[in-house]
Amino acid sequence: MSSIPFKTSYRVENIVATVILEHDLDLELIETRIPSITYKPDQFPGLIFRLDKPRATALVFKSGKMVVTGTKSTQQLVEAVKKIIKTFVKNGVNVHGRPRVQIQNIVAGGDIHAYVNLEKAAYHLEDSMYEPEQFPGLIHRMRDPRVVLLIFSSGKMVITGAKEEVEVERAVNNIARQLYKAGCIVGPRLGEEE
Amino acid sequence: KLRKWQARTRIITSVERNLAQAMNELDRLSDILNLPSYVKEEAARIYRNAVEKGIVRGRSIESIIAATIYLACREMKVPRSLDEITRHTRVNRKEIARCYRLLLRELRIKVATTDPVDYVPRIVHGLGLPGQAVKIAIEIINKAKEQGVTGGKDPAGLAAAAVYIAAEQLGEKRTQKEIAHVAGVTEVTVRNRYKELAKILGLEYE
DNA sequence: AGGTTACTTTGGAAAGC
DNA sequence: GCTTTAAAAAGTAACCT
Repeated sequence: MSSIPFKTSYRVENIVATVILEHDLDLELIETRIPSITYKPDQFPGLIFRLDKPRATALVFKSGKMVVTGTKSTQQLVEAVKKIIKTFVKNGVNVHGRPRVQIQNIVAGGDIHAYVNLEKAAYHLEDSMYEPEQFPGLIHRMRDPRVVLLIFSSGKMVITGAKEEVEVERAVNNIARQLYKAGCIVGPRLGEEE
Repeated sequence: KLRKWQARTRIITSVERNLAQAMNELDRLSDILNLPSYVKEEAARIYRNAVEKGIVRGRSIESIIAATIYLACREMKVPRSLDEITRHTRVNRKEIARCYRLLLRELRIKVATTDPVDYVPRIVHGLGLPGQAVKIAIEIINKAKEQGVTGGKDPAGLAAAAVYIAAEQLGEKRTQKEIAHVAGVTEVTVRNRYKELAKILGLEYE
């Protein structure tokens, strides 16, 4: 195995998922029954429902479809969906059938714990662009897994576009290996081991 | 057959009309920005390329031409910031930057990162500083590069701070506000870059 | 000078303009 | 294409004391 002389890590920060119910919803009714809701049809067709315990926000549409954002794990996501539906039912908004939940995008923070020479990386990595005038990070579109990484000189990064957590892990290890092979690793950070 | 011929004629004239309009805009911006003819020609070449690849669809000619000019300047290393170009357009910087990135992606063009050094002569002359300041500022920037403290930072801010130090060393101090103005960044950015540069140069400041 | 807040970039879905 | 949501990274900017 090709060992990389530094460790890598990542943490999921946000999951975007769609939830499909088996029937339509009356948004006006939900708005009148549940106080903490935002609903401005002129501005956006969905109503905005925020949850506290699993911190999450749902965009609810009259078609019975919703978008749930803000959770950091599948566990939290499932918990949030259950609570949203429970809240609807408690307030007299009937919901039937089993909801179909699908993760659409995972955003994660990553770290290779070593400084990166972005200028050199931009030259060696295909499908990447580094424009410090516009943004401090290097933008790289990885083909496998198909995700986008924002890489910073500190070695920290943002991975987005993944649909499964394993893709995030693979992406971080892939980029670490590529940067190392291309000689873009400047040195360890935080006086850590190697 | 006649109908097909007419359709083709319509398409050709529409493309030609688009090109003529685009070239007019290119002429206008090139004059205002005092661009060398070779930059203008490169911008025109990129634009025709973009039209052929269908990248222009759905976007304003003004945005694409501005992005094309910025790209040509980057390729030819003629220092013209996005803000400078945006200033003479009616569209906002965000849209032009978006078109610029689109051109880089779709035409698969690689452009070298802007070197802070390229901004130095303009800042020095804009402040009426002696030519000697250029050489000193460039040396400072190169040291910063060696120390690896330039990653992710705006080249204009780095150049501004280097010129600030160069002026100081030549006994021709300029305020950070003056330098920030000619460099197109804020005083806060000049100050932040200055602190970092002073540190790696072993200079004292307070 | 400093501190806060806010905006830049990336990805994805929803319904409608 | 736009609108709305959430979240991270690091830099720059705007506004206030």
